[in-house]
Amino acid sequence: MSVTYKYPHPAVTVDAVVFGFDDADLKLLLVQRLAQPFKGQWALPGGFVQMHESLDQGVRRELAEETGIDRLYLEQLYTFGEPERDPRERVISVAYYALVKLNAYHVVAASDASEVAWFAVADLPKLAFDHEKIVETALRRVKAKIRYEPIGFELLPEKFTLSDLQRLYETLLEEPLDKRNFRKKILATDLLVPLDEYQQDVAHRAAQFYRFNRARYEQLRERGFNFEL
Amino acid sequence: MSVTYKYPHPAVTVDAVVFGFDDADLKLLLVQRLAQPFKGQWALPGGFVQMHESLDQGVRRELAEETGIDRLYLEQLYTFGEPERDPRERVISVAYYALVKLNAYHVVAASDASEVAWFAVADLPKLAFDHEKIVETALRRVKAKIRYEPIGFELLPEKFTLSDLQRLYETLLEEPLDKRNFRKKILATDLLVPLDEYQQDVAHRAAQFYRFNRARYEQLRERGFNFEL
DNA sequence: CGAGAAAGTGTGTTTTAGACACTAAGAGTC
DNA sequence: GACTCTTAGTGTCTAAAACACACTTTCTCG
Repeated sequence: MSVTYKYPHPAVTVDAVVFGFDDADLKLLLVQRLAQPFKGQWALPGGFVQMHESLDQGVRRELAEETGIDRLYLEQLYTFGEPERDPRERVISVAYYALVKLNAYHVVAASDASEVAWFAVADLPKLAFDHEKIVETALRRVKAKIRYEPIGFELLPEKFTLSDLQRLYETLLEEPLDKRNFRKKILATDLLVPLDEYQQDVAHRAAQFYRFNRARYEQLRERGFNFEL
Repeated sequence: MSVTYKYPHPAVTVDAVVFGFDDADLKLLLVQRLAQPFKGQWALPGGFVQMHESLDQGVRRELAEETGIDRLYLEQLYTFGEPERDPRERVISVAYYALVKLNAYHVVAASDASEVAWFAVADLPKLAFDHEKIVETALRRVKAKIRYEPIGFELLPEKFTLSDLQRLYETLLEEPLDKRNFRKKILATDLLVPLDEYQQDVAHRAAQFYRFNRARYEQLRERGFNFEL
């Protein structure tokens, strides 16, 4: 079964840069390629867009197929279309980035039988195609976005401590933050709900857990509120 | 001459949302469609990406062909890929937005023989395809971006007065700004160079001309400077 | 019960944002 | 050439936000 067109058409893929956060490291989800080209090398999860699905649906499908991840914060990043980025044919890739709660996916199902693994962003293997460039773009975007939108919560579990949150911000912003000022500022946004729960089995004073109040955020945002750290 | 593929491929187009600024109005450049579908309707300039050119090159070529515009600030906006957005076949459109100095292009050459015209953004005609959605997205982007990057200068002529600049900001932000505070803030960035030139033939005190110091901006940006109005 | 380790908490200072109103300059009119 | 019209240009005070900064609390473990 083949298809004929009057003019040449590029192939279109969707690729996903999936970030997770783990104690002190930003992590990236990669899959190992089963086929040529770049067979055996690590690459971003992704694949060809099907004719009946939207781009968003496409990434979601590919992610589920290759990694088992299916509910996440996903946003279009950039479209990469240099003529020579794939040795086989002209391939245009619409890249997305996603933020996931790492601990919710510690075991990654790989129904496509390829290897799937998390890598620290600071220590990535060599990637297939121009995926390094895509990852760089995604990193830049996330680091910029974290400053003015509360996307950091997508990387943390449902319940987290203020120290967890601060650690996340310090990692992404690559600068230390003052504990008192950080807490003052983050609590002033009125986006965190303190829970009646505390850490267990820690060898020091137990920290209180909080959760992100998403409904409140939507509410505030409609009234022109601006999150800024 | 036709082409055959093993699997179906979508067509890929590039479309450009070109903004200009004229005294008090933000304007948008549109072309009139010569062919079906949507024949006779206004649409964004754009067309199919050729196999040997990058996406950036593609938009630039299409823009030059259809409107004669060839040197401008151009940035990728978003990729639109809903399956039904084009009635002919599956078409994925990589949209760009551009900012041009309107007076430099007052006469638009239309080498493709189609009509080309500027429309006030506040008063657009009905557009072909999902181009209204694309324009909305571009508008949102530009309005957001103008706050934290000095892209406004791309819309103004080389030499402009502070009142011109303020009018531009007021139009884009859709709010009046205090003259003294605006001037204080904008001059404090150290990005404007006062010129030894003044308005001519105006029936009131002549305003001084300024120019944007692009080199200075690059310099400051590298040192982590953050433009913000 | 002392040591270690992280949680939690408040104030004073500096910087930045915002409100606000008059004088200066040039052209046009009588 | 005096008056009017129109926009250019300018400074201060107040309020809010950002930032610097250090000690006490709570818990576990040995």
